[in-house]
Amino acid sequence: MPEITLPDGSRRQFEHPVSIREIAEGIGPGLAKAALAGTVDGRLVDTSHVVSKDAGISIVTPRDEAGIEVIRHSTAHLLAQAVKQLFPEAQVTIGPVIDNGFYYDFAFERPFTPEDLERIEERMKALSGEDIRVERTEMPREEAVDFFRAMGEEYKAEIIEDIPKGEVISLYRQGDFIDLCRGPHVPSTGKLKAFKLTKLAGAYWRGDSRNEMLQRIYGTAWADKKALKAYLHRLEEAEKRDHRRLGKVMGLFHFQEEAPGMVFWHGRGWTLYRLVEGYIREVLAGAGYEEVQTPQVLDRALWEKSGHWDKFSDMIFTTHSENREYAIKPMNCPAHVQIYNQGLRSYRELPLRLAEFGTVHRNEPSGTLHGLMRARRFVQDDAHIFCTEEQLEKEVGDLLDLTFRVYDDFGFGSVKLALSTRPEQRVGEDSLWDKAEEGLARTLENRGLEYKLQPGEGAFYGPKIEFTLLDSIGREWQCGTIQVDFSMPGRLGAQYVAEDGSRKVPVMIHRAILGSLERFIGILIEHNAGSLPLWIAPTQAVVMNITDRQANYAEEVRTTLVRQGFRVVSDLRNEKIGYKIREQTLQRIPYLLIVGDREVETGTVAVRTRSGEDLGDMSVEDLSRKFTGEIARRGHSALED
RNA sequence: GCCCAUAUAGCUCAGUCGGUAGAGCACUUCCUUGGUAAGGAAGAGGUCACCGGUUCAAAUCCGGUUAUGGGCUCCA
Repeated sequence: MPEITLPDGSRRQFEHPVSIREIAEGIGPGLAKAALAGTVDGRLVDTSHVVSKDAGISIVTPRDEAGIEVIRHSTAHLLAQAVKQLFPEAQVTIGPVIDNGFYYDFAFERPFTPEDLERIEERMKALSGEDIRVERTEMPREEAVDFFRAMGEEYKAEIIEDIPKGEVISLYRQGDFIDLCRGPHVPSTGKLKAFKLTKLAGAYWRGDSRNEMLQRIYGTAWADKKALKAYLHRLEEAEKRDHRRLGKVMGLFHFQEEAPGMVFWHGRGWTLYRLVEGYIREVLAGAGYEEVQTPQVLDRALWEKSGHWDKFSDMIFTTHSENREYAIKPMNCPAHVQIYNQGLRSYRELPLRLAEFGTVHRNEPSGTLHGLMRARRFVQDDAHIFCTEEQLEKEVGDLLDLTFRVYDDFGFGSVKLALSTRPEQRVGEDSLWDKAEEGLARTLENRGLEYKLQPGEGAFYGPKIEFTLLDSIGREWQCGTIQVDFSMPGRLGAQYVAEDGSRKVPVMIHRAILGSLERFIGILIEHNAGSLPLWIAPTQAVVMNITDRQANYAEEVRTTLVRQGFRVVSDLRNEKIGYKIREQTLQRIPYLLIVGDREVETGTVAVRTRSGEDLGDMSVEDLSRKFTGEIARRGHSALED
């Protein structure tokens, strides 16, 4: 008999055949009202689904994650119904569930306007108010193709044609609207109460840039209005920590029309940059790297040899002189191989680890630029490790440890791993790819690290391990990468003399920990909402006087702290202390040191944090000790702030 | 690169029906010396992104360019 386990642990059995709705009704009117769908032996089904054999049943309500997904999917259908009513000529295509909501792509002769969006949303609300029943029907595939084609829905017909022959297709009807869908859906449109259309966008049919552009309408949908409101509030909060806004407010950097995608670092921003760079330099010194620096402009022939020209010529900036064509380097690896190639290398020199803060230029498509996150000029914390095949696994293992340590210091405790394997367009023999992919997988597995496999996502010269950071509001940022390359050293003539006197080609590991310094700094700003931990805060403290009488003392305090190596400024302006506190707090200066007559007398400073906490009076020595301790804890201090 | 939107003072933004511009903050000067998130007054500041067109007249309407924003595609 179908059996359901209730929240209190008790079990109820039902005579079959019985529908999910009847089961819910049998338990109570509250559950019957809340029921959105059900599961039968774990499979999600409509409330109208009839159970006709023994099975484990559950009722899905808005409290379940699966219930919210059903709501989102059904809201996408509601959107399509509203659009078809208002714009009958629009053709429907697909409307899936995404994080926090859904979208639906339409083919329509003219672009939707924000006013259309308002009308559509109004119509959706009206349709929800009508509480229209949502019914599932089935149709043989061939019949369904004709059915949609007869309605003028060419895109739908095309989708169905791609479904294997002979399969039965499920359709969902709500009033005058019918759509192809696997389901399940809510039993009636009245269940959809908390949604909002959020934005309009273009999207290629089937995600292929060679296809026509469809119009995508995005929306968000939740179990109730409260959850919707909370989500909209989260969006606002995310906007407040946007690094482009904070970069302006905090005076860190700017962009301008003459140099699209290339940052102008201001004093404070460049201080932050140098602090991040200095930290990495310190880490490299302890890990056996040599730091190098290579030319910005290199002959095109080198990039042809490396294989980059073939694959990325439209993304490479070029320049020329005396009939020679040069590339502004888009990568550092070929240049590092040139350093390796100077002189005859011995196996005794391996592994050779060459690191560079490598400035690269890539002519990214204009539509992809995004502040510091996607720039045309950026600096990679790049390194290439030349080693023997035997050394490969140990090197990769050491890199995994090193990378995790760096992220931890920057306050990123949660990191995801992915292994990306051979893409379609690639260089090198498959046997080499086998070896490289297996080596990376084995190293990850030996350390008990979990990772996601991303087939076909590797670089054109080798597979890669990718590190994705989770920030403080749960967003993911792909940063570090470890790539194994059996191809390029050979292409560029790298060799070493092995123990037996033979010449061998070294393996090259490409790796970056932060990825792009610009981007990483953007992530740091957003992760911390501008309140950077003390060790990388461009200005760590500001001394401010209450009246002119304490100006000299304030300067003394500042000078003492600066001499001890802290980044401290003073604010001696003739303004009220409340005004100065407000301004410096908005600048996210970690510590505000206030001096009035009282502090001059006792030789102390009144300490206030940017979060508004009053730490009371402290001597400069005590303060200095406190700073030193906090700086030593690095990223961990961010969590206590 | 593709779709849509946007571009007005240093910043955030108003600007109606086409009649050559306005607020708040910031800035400068003066007053004020005030103890934990905005003291007061005055002043200065704009080729309305750029190029072209329509018009007696364009910030405003039209076309193009550039940049930016939101997506899509891409990301060595």
